[in-house]
Amino acid sequence: MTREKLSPTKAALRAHVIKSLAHPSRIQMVDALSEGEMCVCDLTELVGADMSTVSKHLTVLKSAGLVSVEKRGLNQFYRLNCQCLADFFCCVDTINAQHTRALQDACCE
Amino acid sequence: MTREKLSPTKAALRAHVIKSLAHPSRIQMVDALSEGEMCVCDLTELVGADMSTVSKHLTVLKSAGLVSVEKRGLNQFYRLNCQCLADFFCCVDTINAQHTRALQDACCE
DNA sequence: GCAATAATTGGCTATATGGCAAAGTATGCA
DNA sequence: TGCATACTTTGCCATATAGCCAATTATTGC
Repeated sequence: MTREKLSPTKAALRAHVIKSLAHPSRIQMVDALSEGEMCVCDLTELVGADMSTVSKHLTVLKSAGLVSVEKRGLNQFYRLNCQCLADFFCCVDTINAQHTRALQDACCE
Repeated sequence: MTREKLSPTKAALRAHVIKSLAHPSRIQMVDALSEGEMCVCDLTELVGADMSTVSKHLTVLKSAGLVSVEKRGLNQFYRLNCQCLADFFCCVDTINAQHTRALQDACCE
């Protein structure tokens, strides 16, 4: 009855997506985008970094399939592709809360 | 009714946890640990790396609060602290499936 | 005490990542 | 046509990460 082990290939696919979220600025951006689409200049103001830096972050998110872009006029509007990220972050926050309190059991139930 | 923006501090806390999951080997380990506790030598065999490497990966997971350890005899038994990671990975897999399909659609037009 | 096993730690190197600045590209407007 | 705006890309540097090997620590059994 042992479940089959996760293949290295599938683990690498997951890692690609998770790595794309593994940066504070990208987390802030994804969080903001969950409210609706935004252009690069808005996101630049949000995270307070150089626009070139923000653009690179967005490239990372895009390559992982988390966001997509639409060009309208001079602006590139980015939007989230997936709604399940809210639960994703909920789980992460729970882990943090639990960890900071050094509790060991009963997460996310 | 605009929701408040996520603070850089909270984003950094989330990033710490997410970064700890942003590696294929660590994802494999977490996946295996969802079935129950394992010692380092078992996990070493699972991912096929040097034991010192695996030990370092486990340190990363531990520092993020994802796993905890118990020593019994010669072995250190690691176990998952959180069950919500299954949903977490489910979301990631969904993103991958969507993204893969989107890429296929794009190239087959 | 000594050897064997399990795991962690330190040292080192290769590679990846993140940042800004500067140059390049595309669109809109006068 | 020419300039401003909004991005992206490139270049370069600093730092972080992952990997293995070797050395060290801890526990068990002889």
